[in-house]
Amino acid sequence: MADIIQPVKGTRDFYPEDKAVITWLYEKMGEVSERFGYQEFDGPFLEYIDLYAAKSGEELVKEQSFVFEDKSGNLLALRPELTPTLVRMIAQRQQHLYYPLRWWSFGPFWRYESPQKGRGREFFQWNVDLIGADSPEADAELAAVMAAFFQEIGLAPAQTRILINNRRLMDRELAKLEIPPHERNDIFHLIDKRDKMEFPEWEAYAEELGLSLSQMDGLQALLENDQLWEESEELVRFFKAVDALGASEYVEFAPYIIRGLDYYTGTVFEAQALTADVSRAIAGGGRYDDLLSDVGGDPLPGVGFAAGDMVLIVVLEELGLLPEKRDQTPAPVIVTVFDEDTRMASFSLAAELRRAGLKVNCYPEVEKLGKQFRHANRIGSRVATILGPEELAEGMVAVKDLRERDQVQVPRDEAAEYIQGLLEKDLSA
RNA sequence: GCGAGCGUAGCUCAGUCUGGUAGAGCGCUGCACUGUGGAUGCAGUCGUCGCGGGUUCAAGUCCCGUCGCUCGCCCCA
Repeated sequence: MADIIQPVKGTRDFYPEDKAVITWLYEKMGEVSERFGYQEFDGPFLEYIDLYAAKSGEELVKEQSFVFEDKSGNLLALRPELTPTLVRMIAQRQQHLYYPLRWWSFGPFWRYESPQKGRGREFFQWNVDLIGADSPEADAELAAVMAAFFQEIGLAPAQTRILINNRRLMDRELAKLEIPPHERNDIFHLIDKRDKMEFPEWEAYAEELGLSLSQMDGLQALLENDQLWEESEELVRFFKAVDALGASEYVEFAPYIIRGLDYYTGTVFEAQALTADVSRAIAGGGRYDDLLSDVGGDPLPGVGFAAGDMVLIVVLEELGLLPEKRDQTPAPVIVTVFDEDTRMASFSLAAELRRAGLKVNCYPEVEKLGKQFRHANRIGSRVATILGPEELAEGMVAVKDLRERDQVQVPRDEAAEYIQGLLEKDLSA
């Protein structure tokens, strides 16, 4: 036991009940994506490191990605995010795709970080992107997809909020405060930090960045002004569209939302859990109009978001919204084996039942019936069959309803139908 | 990279302060019950106390180191 090799730090083992949660999320994400007309796609899990270095800066990539050398000496990275791959794939077929393009994806990503609550080194991420449309209404659709997903998994508007801001609006407002263009990124960073620092500390940081007192006052007024969106024609149109799309309950303007990424050019959004004890966002995204041209494609606007599975699971867990240990029963029917002489007859019966479309678990060993029933009960089987010498001689099968504890003898060729009937009774109940 | 907490049976943990025979519950196996499971009773199984060193007549317990996990900070595409 002590000699078992440890799992890799920051990875998770997905036992069946854990895998069921991921599968459930995947299904919900797919359902919602496709409801809005998005197509599923995926890219490779391995990419040349240059794909990320171009955009994110090599140091960041080397520090926070899993990077290794292949046998030819190429530096490869386990993908830390999807957007560069998406952009590459679109650039490769730019002239052959129809726009606006709606794609979604769900898959594993890796980042070399220190594991903690809601964060690991290997995680799943849902990505939804709309390429080739640059209107605020397109942004609103992404917010609506997010809202539809929250609704789908049972997260109420009182429990989660999609916070919206616009980089162009903030840029103009910073200009009004006479903050020169080259300092605005620093100020964005400062804004991003507001919730994460104590106020005096934050103030000191602002001073360090060279903000004057009046600029500080102006900035604070800005961050508290929840009507500021009215100054932005883009956001006015955005909220109008969100309203029409029926998502306004979840969506709210928040001038302090900036998002760390430099490549966002317009609308940014971030979904936060209002009730749960996690500091991280559930989902984040925004508009990136320059990305295609940045990697050498023709200019093409885009907007998208990503949501990781780990924070989401923490939030849903705390709210009791994860599905009940869903259908852990591997098969509702178990075919017991009576003894060595009848074993093959039981195997044949199992095969007959499977041909009839039933999910059938056949006990592999000759064991006492009591033991087989106990096993059937533990794994949650609904129906057991017994095929002993008596049944065989009469061409019958004993079918036992494990929940009701009833047992009847039915002709062997009617067994499948009879069992089917028992299971269907459950479904209709 | 920094800080804190925790490592004891398959699992959840008590025992550590104040050194003196390694514990409980759950689980598992068997029996009561050789053609029938969820209950009950009885019996059985269960350990390098994370690892290494030190102090001591004696260490799960105290000291030093180390590894691992968890949580937080930093970072966060």
